[in-house]
Amino acid sequence: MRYHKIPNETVRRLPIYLRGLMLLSQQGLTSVSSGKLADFVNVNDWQIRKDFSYFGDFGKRGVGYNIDTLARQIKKILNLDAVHRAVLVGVGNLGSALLAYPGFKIYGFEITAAFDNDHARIGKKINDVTVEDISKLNSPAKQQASLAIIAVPEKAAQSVADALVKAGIKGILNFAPRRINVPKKIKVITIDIATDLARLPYYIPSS
Amino acid sequence: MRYHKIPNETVRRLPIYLRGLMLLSQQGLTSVSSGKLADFVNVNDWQIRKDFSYFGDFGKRGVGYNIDTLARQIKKILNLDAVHRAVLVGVGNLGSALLAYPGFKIYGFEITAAFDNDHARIGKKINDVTVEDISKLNSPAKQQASLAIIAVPEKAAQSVADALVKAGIKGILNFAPRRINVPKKIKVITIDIATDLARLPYYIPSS
DNA sequence: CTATGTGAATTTATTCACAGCA
DNA sequence: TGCTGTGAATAAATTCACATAG
Repeated sequence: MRYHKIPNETVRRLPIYLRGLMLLSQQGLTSVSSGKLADFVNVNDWQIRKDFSYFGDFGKRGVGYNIDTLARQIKKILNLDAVHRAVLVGVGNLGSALLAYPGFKIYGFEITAAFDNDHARIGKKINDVTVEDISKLNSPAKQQASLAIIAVPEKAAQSVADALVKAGIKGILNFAPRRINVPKKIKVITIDIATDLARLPYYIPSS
Repeated sequence: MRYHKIPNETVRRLPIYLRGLMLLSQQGLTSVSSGKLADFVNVNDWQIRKDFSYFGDFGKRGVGYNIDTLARQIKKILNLDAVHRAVLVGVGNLGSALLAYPGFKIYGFEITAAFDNDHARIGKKINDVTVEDISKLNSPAKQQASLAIIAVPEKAAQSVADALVKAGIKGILNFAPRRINVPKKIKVITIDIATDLARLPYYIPSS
């Protein structure tokens, strides 16, 4: 356990391990070996051990890992040990789906505000969140949130990002199909649904 | 131009280049340098040249690349030069959003059928597609499609995947937050929205 | 005897730097 | 001169294999 810098690819896998551990914990298990966890989350056992080795030794040789200890540690590393508030910008089809998306909760995420520029949507209440006018983006509402989710059309994405930066947001999950320019202290993770689908045919024999 | 095997990371970037090229083409440009394209899609210029070098020399030194030629070539490599039909399984919030998602079209994707097990949804028409009962998955409707999109809850994902495999699907874009087991000739790309959001706090200073 | 933790080997991807063509 | 194409250098990630602890 040498406190190396944790590789990016490991950071990408940690939330997957964390979910697996939480599920196993719900099933009443208290400890798990790298092999078992490997089966469960579909990663190799040595990959898991290597990943864990970057931040500590939690395992008991011959036994495995204590699930709760390990889960707590991963949460601490990922900075997920407190609730994170996020604002959503763009309440179209995708945005509405994200508002209702059940998967955020287990990691402690909460969408506390939603914004749109379409008057037909403003004022509507979706999943306990009332859609506000996008011009209110730098109002007190967002001050509680350090994260933002962008679900607006491509063309609006950059200006929304600019507004979010001005509003003091620290990290962005971007669903618009373009890379967004922000100061480099702000982290952007882009999920580009169509480009992911677009690589599928490459891997298919004839098709 | 050596016809190396194209690295996975390059394959991941090709759809991004392709979209950039198509946009530039729409703007009336006919050629572009690696530097210009680099600015446009936010990748480094040498990364672009290296990536292109895996499959041919298309550039004119001192000038740049012919946009249409290059776009056509990338489409051919990615197997995107024909229309691809996909079926959607799961027409909840996320599934509905995907049915309406405008970004698939530019790559030549078409969602031709949608399935759900919720009777309240079956029969509804969303974006010209009528939702069918999931039990009809191996009917003629899907025979035209080689791809599938899974947008069902986690628990149903594996059984849906099994059904899709039985129905002869070749590639799956999976939005359920779990890895799915399929024969290895079938390619699965998983988009796990929550785990992507979950890595964001790691990269944020205090938060 | 089982399962961890980790150096070392290997593979893969990024980055550089520049020769050479239009 | 401007920009491509690519070897060579670096860096990063994966994979192996095994000594070591419980």
